[in-house]
Amino acid sequence: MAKLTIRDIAALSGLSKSTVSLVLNNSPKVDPATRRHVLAVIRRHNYVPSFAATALAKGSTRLIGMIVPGLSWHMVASINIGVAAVTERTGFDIILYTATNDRDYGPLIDRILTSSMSSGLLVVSHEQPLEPLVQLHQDGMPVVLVNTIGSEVALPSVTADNYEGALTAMDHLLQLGHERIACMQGRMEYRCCQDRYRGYLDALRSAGIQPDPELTKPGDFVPDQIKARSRELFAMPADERPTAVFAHSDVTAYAVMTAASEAGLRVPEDVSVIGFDDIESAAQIRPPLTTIQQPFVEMGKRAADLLLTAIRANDENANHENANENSGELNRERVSPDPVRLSMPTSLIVRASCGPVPVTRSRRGRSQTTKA
Amino acid sequence: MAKLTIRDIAALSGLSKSTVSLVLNNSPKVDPATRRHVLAVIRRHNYVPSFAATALAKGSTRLIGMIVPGLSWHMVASINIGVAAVTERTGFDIILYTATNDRDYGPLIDRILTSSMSSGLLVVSHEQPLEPLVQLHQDGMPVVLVNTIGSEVALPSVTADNYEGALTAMDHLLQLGHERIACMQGRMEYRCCQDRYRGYLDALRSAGIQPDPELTKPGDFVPDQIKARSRELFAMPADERPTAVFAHSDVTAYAVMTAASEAGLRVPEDVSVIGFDDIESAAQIRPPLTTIQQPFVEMGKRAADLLLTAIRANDENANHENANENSGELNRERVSPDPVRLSMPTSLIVRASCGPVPVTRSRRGRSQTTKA
DNA sequence: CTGAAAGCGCTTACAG
DNA sequence: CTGAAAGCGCTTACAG
Repeated sequence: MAKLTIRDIAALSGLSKSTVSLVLNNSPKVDPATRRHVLAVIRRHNYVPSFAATALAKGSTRLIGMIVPGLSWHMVASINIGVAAVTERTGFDIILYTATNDRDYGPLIDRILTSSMSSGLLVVSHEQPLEPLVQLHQDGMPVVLVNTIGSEVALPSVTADNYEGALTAMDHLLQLGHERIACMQGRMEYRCCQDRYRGYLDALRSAGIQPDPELTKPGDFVPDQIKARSRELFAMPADERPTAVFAHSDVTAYAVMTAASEAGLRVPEDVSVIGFDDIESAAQIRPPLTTIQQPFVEMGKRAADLLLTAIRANDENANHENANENSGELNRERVSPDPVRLSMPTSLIVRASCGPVPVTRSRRGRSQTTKA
Repeated sequence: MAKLTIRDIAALSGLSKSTVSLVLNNSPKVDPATRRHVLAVIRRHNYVPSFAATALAKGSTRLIGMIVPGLSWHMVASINIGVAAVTERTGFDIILYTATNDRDYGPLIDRILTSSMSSGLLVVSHEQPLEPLVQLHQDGMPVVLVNTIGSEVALPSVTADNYEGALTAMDHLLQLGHERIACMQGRMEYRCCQDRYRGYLDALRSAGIQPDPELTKPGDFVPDQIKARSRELFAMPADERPTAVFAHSDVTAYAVMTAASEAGLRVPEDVSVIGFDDIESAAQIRPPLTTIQQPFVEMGKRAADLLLTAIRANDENANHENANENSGELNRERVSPDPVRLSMPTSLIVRASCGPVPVTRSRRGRSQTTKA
């Protein structure tokens, strides 16, 4: 069973390659009857056009590149599910570039671009320099960032609303009566962590509480450091010690809880801990973690939608380009408008790691800086 | 900056397309000096051959397909890291097919095969029917299964040695003095779970302990069911109750621990729990989980190696086919030898969720079936 | 060692 | 509505 070509199908159905190609491309100018006939032949012989030939002739692949950091993150997995959900009903396939963080991905980008292997790029990354992507985008390749915001690059993106999420987390704690609330930070180079920290600070302030610098600790997403910093927190005199901690990620929260338990503190009786992410195990650990859920699957979907739209716009443009010869300007215009930035709402998932402020500790004072 | 073609490079370097193509393909018959020259031009202009054109002309893409279940599993993430590590230095890219479990992937396979989009297939899946893959493989497409063993399909595969892993887990428990050891099973349709269960049974028997059917519970990887079954276990009279449980996955172990704690039992003082997988959070939960580590990254690497080897063999074969016209028979022979099955060793990761059998319970009897 | 030519399997104006 | 022809950007015998 040698692979069938369009020529075979043409012969088999007594028509020309052109006609077969037209039905393949849903051209309206083909007679309904012959179209049915051709389709039948195609189906009967299980013919699928050569991917490479189609790509070459059309000048565009139906592939979208997806650059991800090492897949170890729950996030990436969920995002991919969302992306796959939309691409799978569009005929696009996704080609995966795993950018190990220690590798410079400049060359990778070059290859992606110039080999014209993909017609668009989805980028999930925190670590990588974004400039090459901006360049790419300016050269006309659709690019969208998912859950990645480098400073203020001019690229479309979809993220969770980290600021609002932090606010929500803090409100939960505040409503439980907590006032001395610590913040265990993630990597502050990440925009998402900066936003979470801003939320932390603002929530405190609008509750009339002056943030205590002593209560902000750099955890950097490394478990050992988080534990060490937590120990400092929990070693404070009982009346200075935070009664709650807002952790910048679930895994960070785990480490905080471990440290708490090692310090002989119970969660949530002695100290409340709230996370961020809502990874799979958050419901499974003891106590089940109260956390802010990021809508990764949804984010993946929206990002894919955005990208597909851009790709289609690109195609349209390419079509009109011949008719309309001032395309150079069109091009420039297409790129410059402010990129869309989608910010998806998070949700508070209440489980058991946060409780009311310990009675002996409540009403101690109005400010975090109040000392005994 | 319109995209450069090989024709441009040829012009730019004052040579023919043929020659440029030869240097692109590392042909030895090109003069070293001209090769250097061409390479310089290529580099200077940042030329990358068109992916589609190359694929069409060569009749093979440098793409390997990877079919994965929804990426929600830690496993897939790690496997992918291994795969990426090997593909990234071979010029192969990987195209990702996310097979949502509720979708029949027959059509997907068809498309992959006939569009000749990928030159090989890596499959990570537990749920999907394997027959289409066997067919594919027989038609000459390299396929390797990672961590997937349907019954005894004739496909190359790499898995963890689940049986040996279970033995190791059980030995650890046995050495701690446990004798009434429960087994919280995963999905018994999966070969991996069957192997783990066989290991459980055999370990018990070779320790001279008769397995007690009461102590085997179907958990099916669903948290609520696991908790319910665990409750049954922990509700047993103190001297019948298991002192340890072997869980078929880490997440299963989490649920068991939750149930234990809800039943007022401490881990590991009152009951030891051992998991399987070693997912990221296993070190973070309380108590840190003792578990069997599956070498996913390594498995990904080996699988990729296997696949690449098969792809290359395929290419060679294609080259010789013209010279040697009885290729039909060759083909058949190439497929029939027993597929290689790699079984990778697991490791015991000792953390804190397993301890010695409670003193009041030790030496109660030699057999699990002993009742008070 | 290098070049001219045919071909990979499609698509797309252009005729008819 | 359908077909003949040129072209997409490479590779690969085949000459020289």
